[in-house]
Amino acid sequence: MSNPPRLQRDFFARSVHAVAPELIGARLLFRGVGGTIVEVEAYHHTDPAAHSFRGRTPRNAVMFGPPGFAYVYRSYGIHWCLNLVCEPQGSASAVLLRAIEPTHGIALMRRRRGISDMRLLCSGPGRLCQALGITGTENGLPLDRFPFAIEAATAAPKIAVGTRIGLTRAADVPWRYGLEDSRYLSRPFR
DNA sequence: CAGTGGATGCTCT
DNA sequence: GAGCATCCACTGT
Repeated sequence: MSNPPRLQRDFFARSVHAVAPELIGARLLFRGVGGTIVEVEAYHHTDPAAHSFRGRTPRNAVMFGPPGFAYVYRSYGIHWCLNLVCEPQGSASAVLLRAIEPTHGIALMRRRRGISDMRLLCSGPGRLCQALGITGTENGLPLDRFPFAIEAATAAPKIAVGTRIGLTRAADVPWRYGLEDSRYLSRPFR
């Protein structure tokens, strides 16, 4: 048995629009807990919806650093959201992880989430961070070493494309990518 | 199933 | 002080 290759920094050093769909079907593990990525969104620095659009601030500083690192921010004062920094350093672009299909450490994820319904364990950016135990302390950590491990997709999945969720600005561009017909999406594609 | 509103804290204006 | 890259509970069909 040979495991799929781990994604290294050079994988992320490309356009978010190339990286994002290739993350669908990859496996994300944090301290050995996680599953298969089924939904992501791309945020380019020229995009008014990106945190980096208005320039560098203390919060988004990691986005301006090298690719292959985690950008974790607090959402609505309550939740944490995980991004993977992409493109050459300074591009300040990233991919938001929105949903995974749980495969590893399911009992622990259920305990952290306080629910048992598999479909609600990791189907949403805040939900998946809660299930995996990712918080602001992980902001700026490299993605190619423990506690992170990201394994490349083993087959080319069918990719669904749509508009991003929860935005007021740049709500019309189709930069949301998902695994077609997955039961674990945060919302279905049209 | 669709729609609404509250929680909650930080960032930036 | 406004505005969130969200989630959950609750309402009404």
